[in-house]
Amino acid sequence: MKFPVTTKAMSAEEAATISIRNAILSGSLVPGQRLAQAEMATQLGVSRIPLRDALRRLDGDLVTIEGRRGCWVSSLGPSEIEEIYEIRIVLESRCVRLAVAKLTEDDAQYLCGLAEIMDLRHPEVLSAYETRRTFYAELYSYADRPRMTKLILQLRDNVGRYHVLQNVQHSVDAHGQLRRQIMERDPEGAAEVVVAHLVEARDDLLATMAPGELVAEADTEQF
Amino acid sequence: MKFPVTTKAMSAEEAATISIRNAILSGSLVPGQRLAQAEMATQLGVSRIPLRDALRRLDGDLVTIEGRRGCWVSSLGPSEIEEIYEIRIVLESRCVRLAVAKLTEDDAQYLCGLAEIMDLRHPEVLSAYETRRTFYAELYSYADRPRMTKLILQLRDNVGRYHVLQNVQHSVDAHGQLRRQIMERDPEGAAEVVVAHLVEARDDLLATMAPGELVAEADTEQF
DNA sequence: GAACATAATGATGTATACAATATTCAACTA
DNA sequence: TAGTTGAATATTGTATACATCATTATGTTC
Repeated sequence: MKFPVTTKAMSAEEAATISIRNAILSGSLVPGQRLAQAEMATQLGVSRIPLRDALRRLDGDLVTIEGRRGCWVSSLGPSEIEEIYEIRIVLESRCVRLAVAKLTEDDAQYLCGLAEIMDLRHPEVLSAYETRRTFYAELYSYADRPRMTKLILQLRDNVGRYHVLQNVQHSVDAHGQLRRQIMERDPEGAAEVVVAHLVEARDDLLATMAPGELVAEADTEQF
Repeated sequence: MKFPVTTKAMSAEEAATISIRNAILSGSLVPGQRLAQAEMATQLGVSRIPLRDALRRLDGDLVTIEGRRGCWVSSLGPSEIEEIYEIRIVLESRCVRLAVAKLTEDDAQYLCGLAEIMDLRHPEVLSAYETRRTFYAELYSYADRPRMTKLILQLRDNVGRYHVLQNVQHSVDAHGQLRRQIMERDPEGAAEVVVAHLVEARDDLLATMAPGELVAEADTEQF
């Protein structure tokens, strides 16, 4: 267990980045919403310079910057969501296979215990999304592929926004199946479960978002 | 045909980004080299603000920013290079398969003609690296996977730096094989050729960089 | 002589002020 | 009335100046 003695001394840019990221991931800032620099800077209590740095840092995944035209929360169309899931399926199946193949029996027990504890004891503290994110990050760490894992988590966050927005509640038992495969330390079986899980989540999301593009607009306090 | 009447009016940040990116990709700025803001700003003729924006934009792939400690050209160790190639193999094999499967006979002829023209007529204007980059970008565009293609090209640039640094000249005929598979419009064959090409390039690079980590240092004009 | 503490120096982070451009609205014309 | 043109407004881009932190050098003490 770590005991950070000194306070982190977080920079203004870092604080702004975290705030904006959380606001986007939690749905407070919705896809397509304009991000005016002056307004956000005053709301976050920082100057425009660190705010711009934060936006630049988030550019590409969660935020879209377009020249002098301004800055918006990135919005994903169905084809982009499909593509992101396609990449996730390819990378995550590989990552799961590598990770499970390297698990010792103790590792497997630790992971399953972690999953149970998080699922049962902290449904209110951490959201279900965050809980699963932490679990997968822990599982993938055994694959010894830091870059791939980082990429996967980025893509996961990027589509996760839409799940949060639409309250897509699906296949809670997929994690039960995954836990079983982890306990049996079966790489191929675990990969199949994850792929099936991703396919289902993708189809669920695409079906839900089919009617409207749901690029809403909100101009109230969102931090 | 397009007629761009107005000049592009490139912003200072954009110009700085392009300059720094080119300097890194061409090897003028070597991995591990410190990037001091004041010095680079004066050399590029811009203020520190747009320069910082440019560095933030390049952060993650070509540049590493670490809090108040400074900023360097990202340096890749053998394990990271291995991982990048692993991701490339997974993604590019899929992209090639999708692209070749969608090619018409005219498309195939166009692509092969493009490859020949670039290889033969512009060996001096465009570097071999840029030539191949353009060709693969064109080929992958048929896969209709813009996000995957962008990711692939980013990863390609990231390891490409090291090839440029070490003048790794390998398997020029791999493109001949690929052209043949394209003409035959055989998705699986094309994917196999690309994977073999990537494996060879990876092993070549890892073998060459095994002795020293080659994180050099240069402090002369590099733009 | 070595190790630690402290001060000096340099670089990065941030705020304010100004310049340039995109957007919006109003007025004018067809 | 619809379209276009122009100015007014608002937002983004950039430069300068200052604050804060990291690094380095120097001096002191054991």
